[in-house]
Amino acid sequence: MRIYLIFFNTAFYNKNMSESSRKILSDHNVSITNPRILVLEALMESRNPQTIDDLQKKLQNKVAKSTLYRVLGDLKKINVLHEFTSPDNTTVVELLLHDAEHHHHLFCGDCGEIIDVGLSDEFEKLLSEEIKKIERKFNFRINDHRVEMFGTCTDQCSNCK
Amino acid sequence: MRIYLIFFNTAFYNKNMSESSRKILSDHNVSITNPRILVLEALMESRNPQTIDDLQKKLQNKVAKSTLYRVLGDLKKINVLHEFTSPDNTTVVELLLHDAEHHHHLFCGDCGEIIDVGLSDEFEKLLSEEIKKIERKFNFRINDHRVEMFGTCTDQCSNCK
DNA sequence: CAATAAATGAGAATAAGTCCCATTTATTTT
DNA sequence: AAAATAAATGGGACTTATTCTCATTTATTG
Repeated sequence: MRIYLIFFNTAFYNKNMSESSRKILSDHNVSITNPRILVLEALMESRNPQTIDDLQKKLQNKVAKSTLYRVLGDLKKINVLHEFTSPDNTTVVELLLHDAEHHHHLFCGDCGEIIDVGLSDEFEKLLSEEIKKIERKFNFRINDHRVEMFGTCTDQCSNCK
Repeated sequence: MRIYLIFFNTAFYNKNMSESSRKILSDHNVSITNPRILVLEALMESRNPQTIDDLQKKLQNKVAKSTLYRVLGDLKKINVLHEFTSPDNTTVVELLLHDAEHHHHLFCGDCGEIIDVGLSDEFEKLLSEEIKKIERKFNFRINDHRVEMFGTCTDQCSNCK
């Protein structure tokens, strides 16, 4: 009788996600708990921003609603999570990983998809100049900015066909 | 006995606001009703964006909550009102008057003030170029964009002192 | 391994926004 | 100008997203 040990891709995948989840938590001195790992894994499952509802579906029954909100709050506090609202006023959340580049968002008004987009260095440089002007003009200290673009995917969003 | 006719500034002010409110409504073929006029006047009272709560306070008892929301919806439909969300997720609304220039927003994280800011033509031009690139890259039709800046007023917001 | 501190689950409470429907107000018709 | 029709309103019930509470469970520390 032979025994075959079969490794599924998903097994590796999950293991990696679980380990990087733990690392994120320990790197930020946050206690490592099951719900936090599960939420982080759900966040890692898709690279574009997700709604709370998406997360709840992925985590169904495994994490209480109140815990989900609390964990998202914890992740925001340690700056690994970015939360914003889509044009139809849905709360949306995305993980900011170590290597996450500065980026902006493109919203499809038809299917609701939200896409991460990077803009050119030239653009970002000019925007910084503008921001310096605004800081002077209004006596503000500006620490963040975002550019949002709204439109419709003409044919090939992953949701629309 | 002499009779003095005294005109208060506010009287003129209100009259003008009432008349421009009526004009906005008739220009868009929307029936002229008291609640609509009152909401438009409340919107005109401050030039920066306001929260729904601000409006409710100004209109207390004069316009039902359901009507306020309905009227705001009507005004959005005829494109004289712009609605968006502040970073703490509060819905905010501002009138887009005839002469309203394209502008962006600056948010104070301390006092919550939201300030309209214009950016340079050079910047807007470069942004349009970027948007064209994004449209091509993602096969999108982009019809609107916004730039939001977040910070703190270092000393002279009207709310902070 | 016990003691302490922190996090969780379940559901109640809150708040923003929507919906419903009987009444009022505007507009159109005559 | 009054009657007929259509549209808008008020008030409260309802929905949905998020927060809060607190008894129980789980993690961390000594």
